[in-house]
Amino acid sequence: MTTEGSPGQGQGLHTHVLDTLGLAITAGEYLPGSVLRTDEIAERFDASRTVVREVVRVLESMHLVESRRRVGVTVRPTDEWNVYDPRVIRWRLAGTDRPRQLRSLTVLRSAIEPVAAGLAARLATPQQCAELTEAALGMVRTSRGHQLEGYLQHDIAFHRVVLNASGNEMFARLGDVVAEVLTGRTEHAVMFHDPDPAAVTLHVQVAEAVREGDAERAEALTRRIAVGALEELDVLAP
Amino acid sequence: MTTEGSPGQGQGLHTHVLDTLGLAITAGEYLPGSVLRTDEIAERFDASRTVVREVVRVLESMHLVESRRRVGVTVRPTDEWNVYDPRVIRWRLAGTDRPRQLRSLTVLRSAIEPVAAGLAARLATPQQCAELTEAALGMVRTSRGHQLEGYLQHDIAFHRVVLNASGNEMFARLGDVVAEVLTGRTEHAVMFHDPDPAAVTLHVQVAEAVREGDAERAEALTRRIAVGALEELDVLAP
DNA sequence: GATACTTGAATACGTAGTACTTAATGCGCT
DNA sequence: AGCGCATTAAGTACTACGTATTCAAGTATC
Repeated sequence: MTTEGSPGQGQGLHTHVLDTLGLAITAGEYLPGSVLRTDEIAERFDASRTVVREVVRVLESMHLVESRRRVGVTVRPTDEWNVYDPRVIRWRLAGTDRPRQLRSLTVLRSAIEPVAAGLAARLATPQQCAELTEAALGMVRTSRGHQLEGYLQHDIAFHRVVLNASGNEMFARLGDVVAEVLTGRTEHAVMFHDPDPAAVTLHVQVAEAVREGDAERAEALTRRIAVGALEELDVLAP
Repeated sequence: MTTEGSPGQGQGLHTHVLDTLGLAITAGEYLPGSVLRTDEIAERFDASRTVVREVVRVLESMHLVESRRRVGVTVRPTDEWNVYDPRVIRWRLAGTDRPRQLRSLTVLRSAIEPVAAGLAARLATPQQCAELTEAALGMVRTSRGHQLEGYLQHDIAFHRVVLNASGNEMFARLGDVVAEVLTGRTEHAVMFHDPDPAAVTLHVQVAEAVREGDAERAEALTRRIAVGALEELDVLAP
């Protein structure tokens, strides 16, 4: 049996091969420097060379591999990967070094989100303010009685609105990353108990500060949320 | 004449087509929603469908376009692009909305770098400390007498070391972005006069703080550098 | 007349075969 | 030993063909 068939089966051969290979590489199954030949891949997945070439080109565009003549497709060292590519992030979160990845993403959040909140306080539209308070109130409502799923949704919505309202496209594009991290925390999660009431309160206060246009307060409060997230991570994975 | 031939000519047909098309899309030459057909592209570049398919797949992986059957390759709205992809960044910096891009990247820097400096103060190896002071001293040396090129190189080196020393891979990968922004500033640059002496001093002080392991001071000083960069941007492009 | 079904065409998706180009390797000659 | 040429493995590129999907228009039925 040469064919493979776990991830992404139902979306075209290209997606399937790409996902499988990307997951394998990011999971460290192929060490940096190791080589894959295109026809070897083609045989392994029972796909044509055209499909394999397209996949290799995409992996190359993510800086996961480098394709050189006469030598093959070589896996690049980790520190050259495009770690901001959403697909790479997803692969790494699904793979073996999920804890490391979760930590570095949380540190990233803790740098970005306070600044984003400060900007949001200055720039948020009335509608965004409304969405923000709605999300915060949703968090309050679902913060008791093991409604973790509902809580998560409101939490994600909250942070998404803040990032969007910042008016900075680079921040806005991190919405998916934050969603991924929050989801990961809940899933992975040693959150048997209800969410930290202090965190919920902070979210409500951030919504207030943004509504009132108090940039400094919004930033400071969000920074406290970030510190909380980092501490939580230290408890879970020391 | 159907053939085109400006960017990236000397590195394979694939690269050429990709660069040209990516540049055109990010420059807004094709509005979101507009469609390109693969064979139309093939004809335009006098390339085979194989090459076009590979290019489209890569553009798709950057979320610049979406390829659907029966309809063609449609350009996605701006807010869905993978704006962290180095190639997208380069295209946008080379294109029409360079100012907007430069601003959003500078805001990103101002959020990341202070935090990175704080982490670097705790984690930097002796060698990294040495590199940092070396870079700072280089900036001092070249800050007078129109040695803009040399100054730029030391400036880039400085920020790169800080980002690397932070120990966070997400931060470290922003080194290229920062280099791009700094280069852009010098080129575009209304920097006839020598660099701001205050900024140079701040860099030296950051190097000191990192060497002494004073995280809070390193962070605060770097934040002042960031504020300076933002103000400079306001002066150049109000 | 409105809705559901069929049909058709347009277009991307996938495969197969072939020829060219590059560059690492190894052999032979000096 | 060192240099250079031949070998050859691998990616690069083109072409042609068949498949699958999906949008849209037309038709039939209710």
